[in-house]
Amino acid sequence: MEKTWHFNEIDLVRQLPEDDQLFLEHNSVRRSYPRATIIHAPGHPGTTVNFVLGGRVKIYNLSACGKEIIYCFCTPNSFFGIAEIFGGEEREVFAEAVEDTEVMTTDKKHFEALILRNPSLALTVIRILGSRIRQAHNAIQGFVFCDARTRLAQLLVKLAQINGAENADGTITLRNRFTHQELAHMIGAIRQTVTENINHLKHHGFVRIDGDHITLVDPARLSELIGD
Amino acid sequence: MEKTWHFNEIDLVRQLPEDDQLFLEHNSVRRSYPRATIIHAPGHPGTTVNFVLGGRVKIYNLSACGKEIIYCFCTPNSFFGIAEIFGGEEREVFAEAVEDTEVMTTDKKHFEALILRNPSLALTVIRILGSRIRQAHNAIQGFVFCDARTRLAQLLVKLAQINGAENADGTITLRNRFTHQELAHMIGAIRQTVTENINHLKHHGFVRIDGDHITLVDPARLSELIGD
DNA sequence: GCAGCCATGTCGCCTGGACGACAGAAACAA
DNA sequence: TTGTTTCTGTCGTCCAGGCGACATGGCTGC
Repeated sequence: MEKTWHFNEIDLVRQLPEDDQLFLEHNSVRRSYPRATIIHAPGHPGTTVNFVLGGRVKIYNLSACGKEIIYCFCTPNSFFGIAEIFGGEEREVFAEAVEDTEVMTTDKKHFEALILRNPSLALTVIRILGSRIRQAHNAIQGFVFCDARTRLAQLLVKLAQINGAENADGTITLRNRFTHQELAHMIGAIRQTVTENINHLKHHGFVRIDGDHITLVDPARLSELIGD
Repeated sequence: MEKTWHFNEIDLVRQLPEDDQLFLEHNSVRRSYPRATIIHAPGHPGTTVNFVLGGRVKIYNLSACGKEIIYCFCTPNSFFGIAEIFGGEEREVFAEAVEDTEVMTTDKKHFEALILRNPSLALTVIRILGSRIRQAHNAIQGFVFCDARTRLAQLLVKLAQINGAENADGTITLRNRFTHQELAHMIGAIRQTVTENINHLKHHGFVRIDGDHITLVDPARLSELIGD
């Protein structure tokens, strides 16, 4: 399965030579968004790249009849808006701060200038985008090949890889809290279906609820379950 | 909706300065694949970028139980394998020549060298990948928001944009032939569902079958139907 | 010609999961 | 304390669409 989910996107900044880091810093703006702020919405001009410094940003879309699909949560050290940066004139998704969030925003033209003067940065951007394409293809596969329970299990494994804290006994606890509703929106299902299937996974010893965080009791067995 | 589906990827080659084009040519191999050849399969090392010169390549995946999902057909002047090129060690999809096909294959290291000496090429690659991410997100949206009929209509409109021939009367005929089975695999449905819904669209004057090619009778009304 | 193969057209059955409803529990504010 | 909101758990109902089955019609090769 996807091997590059762990890819820490801050490397993209850290790998830069010092003068380029300065250039980036001088040409970027730090912005704070309180909880529940819409940072951008579909139709907005897509002229910036954004790097999350703190907080959490939900990348999602809404259908005409109010259904929601969550593509991802961007946690500190990850980018958003990078897919629209060259070629996409308009945002096609919502980006919303779900906690008080701090973002570093760089204008397209400065980002472009940086790539032109430092082509190895381009390789990193290409790597990030390639990884996201593979993630998206994985999601599509999930819809076609798997039922809701399997998609949920896949999601939990993925969240554990991205943002899980491994405990001493080998279990993995998700660092962020997710409501059933959010999980449902991430796998294209409804809340009740997630409730039911989380409970199924609980009863069968795959997961455990610690306070309000999910713990994967046996990540290896869960990975097997989803055919990984 | 997606505005860059028409983006002709040959520009990526043509925009290069002459010496870079020569460099590319010297470091690439032309290969011919007869109909039904698997060019690469999941698990193969992903060390090349491929450019279709002639024929048609199906990019797809198979589930453990034999289900198929078709991501796209690559026609002349488009790339495949470009998402795995940096960061993805292994192919994650099948690429199969569905007609006798000619491909120009460039090794990762030469492609990388070319990007490093010509960063504006990097911007184009980034643009292609961004466009593919947006396409993939569109597909995901389709699964969550739309029923099979709508997904089919969306697919037809998209195919018309990518590869349709506009007739004098404003109708658009798809240049390639697609079986119901292929269309089904492209929208994550089964053949019978496509048959039924194609007929529905026929009866309501949205499409017409000319010989064995599909014609969109009223592209504008069809686009409206899918909420575009 | 005929046989074999594929694509298409139509059934009927059956199930996964959407949808609505409601109740209990926990968190928080006033 | 009490009201309010948000989350979770559990029902029943219902239908889109998967799946199997089979028939027709066009093509290809023998």
